[in-house]
Amino acid sequence: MKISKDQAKANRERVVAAASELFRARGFDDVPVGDVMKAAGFTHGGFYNHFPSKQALAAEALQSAWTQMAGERARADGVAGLLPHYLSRAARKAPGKSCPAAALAGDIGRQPDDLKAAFAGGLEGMIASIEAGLSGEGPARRARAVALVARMVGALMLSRAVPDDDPLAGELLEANLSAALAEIGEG
Amino acid sequence: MKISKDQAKANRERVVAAASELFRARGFDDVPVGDVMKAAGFTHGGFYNHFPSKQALAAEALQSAWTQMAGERARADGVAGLLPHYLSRAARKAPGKSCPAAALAGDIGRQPDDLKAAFAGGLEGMIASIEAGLSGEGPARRARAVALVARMVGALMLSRAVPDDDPLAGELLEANLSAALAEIGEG
DNA sequence: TGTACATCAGTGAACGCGCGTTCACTGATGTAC
DNA sequence: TGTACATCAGTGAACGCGCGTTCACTGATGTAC
Repeated sequence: MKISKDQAKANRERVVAAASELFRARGFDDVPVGDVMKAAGFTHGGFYNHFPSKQALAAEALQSAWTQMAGERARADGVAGLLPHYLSRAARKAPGKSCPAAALAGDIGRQPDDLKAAFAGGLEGMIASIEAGLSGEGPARRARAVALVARMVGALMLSRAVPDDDPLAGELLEANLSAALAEIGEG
Repeated sequence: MKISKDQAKANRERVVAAASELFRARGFDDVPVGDVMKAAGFTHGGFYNHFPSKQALAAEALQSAWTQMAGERARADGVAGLLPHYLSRAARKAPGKSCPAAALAGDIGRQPDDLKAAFAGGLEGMIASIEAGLSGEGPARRARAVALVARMVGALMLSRAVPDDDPLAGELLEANLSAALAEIGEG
């Protein structure tokens, strides 16, 4: 059955949203196209009516994840309000709903340049919005924002790479949260 | 042809060494067993004479990478000597020969607990050896080491996830190197 | 406004390829006597 | 020390499965008149 244009567009967005979450949770390679389509409520054959390839979906899903994160940052109460949420056990457990950098930076390092560029765009947005929440100005403030983002992403990724019951998992979140708050002058 | 026991052991080590480098460079999933065996100079059929599964090789290769890194840390001139090497453009370009955390943390977050535990063991070693190079003592020093490692790993991973020609790639290394040196009191 | 036809999103089956794993075989090593 | 046999690392081919992608088909939507 054919579907109305509006419906088709909405369906396409459902696929991108599902991919955005599944790719963050399990990585590009470990999520078959069929799983994405099933999560969106479709059979996998129709995928290529919307996207030329899985790679193209990956790029859109990444963009979508970054856009979603930008919205969450905008709603947060400044950097000091964002940090405890970013470096929380809840975020650690929900990679599919959290920062695309912490979920996908490792994979993206091995992907083609167009995907890296999409990633860099989102990361730049994250750096800029964090810089805007810092005191001071000029290149020094920018450098502090860049350094802060690396700490946040590294801490969350490492915490996820350690077993749940290892004290190091919590330590990584807590020590970095304290250090980050101190860096922004809220420690 | 059968091979002498010593030779077989040496061959096995060649396979682990090849895997250690290839897995860091390209990730577990993107390196077929056949590629590892070829890099070690063998045909892929013999793999299962040495290892029960690819997963088992991954665990050994990870251990091997951590051991290699521990040696490099021991030879470095303290934390202040290690940092410029760790956060260098050379390290960024050679993931196969660099820190397993920066290369594999993302993948390991999605692997079974035994691999996470092997990862955590190596990471703990890295944290401990860095802590030993810091001034001060007690839980505060430990927390500084944990926070420093997250910054190092995050910076290297993010730099690799950004296109080579993006200024952000260098910025991530430089801003984090400066921040890290400042943190250890050498800035 | 109504009718005839073309479009195209979605379905479900199929294709082809790559990969992890298995297997029969080889022949030098290591062992039993 | 020498001889007969068992072992087992390495080879190369094959198996089976999953995944990305393609395809024939359906039938409601959208368009031409």
